[in-house]
Amino acid sequence: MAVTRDQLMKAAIHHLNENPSASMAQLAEAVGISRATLHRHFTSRDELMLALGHRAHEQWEQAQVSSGLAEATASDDPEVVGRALHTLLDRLTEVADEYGFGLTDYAMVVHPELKRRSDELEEREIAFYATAQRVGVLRADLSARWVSCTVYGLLVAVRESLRRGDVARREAPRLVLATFLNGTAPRRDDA
Amino acid sequence: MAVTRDQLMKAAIHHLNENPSASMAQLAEAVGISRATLHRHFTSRDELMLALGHRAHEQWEQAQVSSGLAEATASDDPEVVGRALHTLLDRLTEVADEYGFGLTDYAMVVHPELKRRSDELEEREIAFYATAQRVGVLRADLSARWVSCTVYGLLVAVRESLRRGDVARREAPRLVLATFLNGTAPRRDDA
DNA sequence: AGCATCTGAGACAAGATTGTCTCAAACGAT
DNA sequence: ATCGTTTGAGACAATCTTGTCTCAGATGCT
Repeated sequence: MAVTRDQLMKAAIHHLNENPSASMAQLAEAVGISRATLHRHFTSRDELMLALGHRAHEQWEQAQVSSGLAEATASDDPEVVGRALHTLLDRLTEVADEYGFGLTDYAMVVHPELKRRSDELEEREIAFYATAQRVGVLRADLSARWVSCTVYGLLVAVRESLRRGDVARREAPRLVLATFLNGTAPRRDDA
Repeated sequence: MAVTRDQLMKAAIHHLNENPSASMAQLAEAVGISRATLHRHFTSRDELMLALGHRAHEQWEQAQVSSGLAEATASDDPEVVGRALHTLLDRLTEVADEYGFGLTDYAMVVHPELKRRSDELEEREIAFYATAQRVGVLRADLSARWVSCTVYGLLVAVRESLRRGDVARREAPRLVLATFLNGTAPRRDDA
């Protein structure tokens, strides 16, 4: 095979980030293969979307796992929780543009299967943020659900920034973390 | 007319927030009119999208104007700039779900006309954020462009939260402002 | 070179979407 | 109640999209 299934999905996501309603023909062209070949990999558009959704979820879950989110959620140590939070945001930022369309695409809503997994991953993350609030790593006067949404929003922002070339990829994690934790106001104890 | 053109657009946006690729038939049904009537208002889908895009821009611009963004950008008074920033975010949050699709829809990219105006409004806002940084209302170690993207991301987040009923509408502006300015970490001088 | 496999180009039918049109019914103002 | 306007339902052709299929050429392996 000239094009790996993984390369294919990557290219498809990349194009869907720009045009979420791209047709199979447009996707095939963007990937650099013929429509027939695209259909050999994915019988239907629906199947492609499903696969992309699963891929997105795998990356999301991988970010959670490699950050030790589960253990941290059960922990009381601010140090542990803080490190997990830091790693989680780093990993999420890294895959933000590739994971990409999973953030906003309608496919995630229409497939019950995807929606369920999406909800599950989100709930885990919310539970983690709640723990972070409990141990003082995050402020407690915002609902954990809103915190989760904030992360989501920042990831959309960083994906867009990367797409437009407004920020360097290496800079992204730092920007996200700094903005997420401290916001955009000068700290009172600054200079 | 049973349905105002404005009501129509509002309902259409509301539905597009859920399903960005809705067909004219689906939109007509969501609005509560027949497809024929929808086509009487907007000859083509393209024209509808264009109108929705302009509407979004008007709301965006209105938010900028009513916050006194232009004057504040030329000001040196942190008080003035701070108030403008506060008002701007409030206004943007208020229209986030209605203005909605303008945040993410592909139509904003494909129509050169919309894209140009979008860029213009964004540049104005970036200039304002730069001023806010200069007078110490916003921290200066983030690029103004990234600050702008952050706002964009938070608006996407709040739109999603409102859509899902995670946050109350009255709460939204406070949440956005608090998160935007201070982030999610506890302030060092808290408690 | 010979063989098996994969690919691209394109034909094809089925279905969905779009835009236009007609006509009868509903509506509103007088 | 009547007239003029607006609406909804649906027919219709044109177009786009999708999914399947075929076949000739390219590619890779031995």
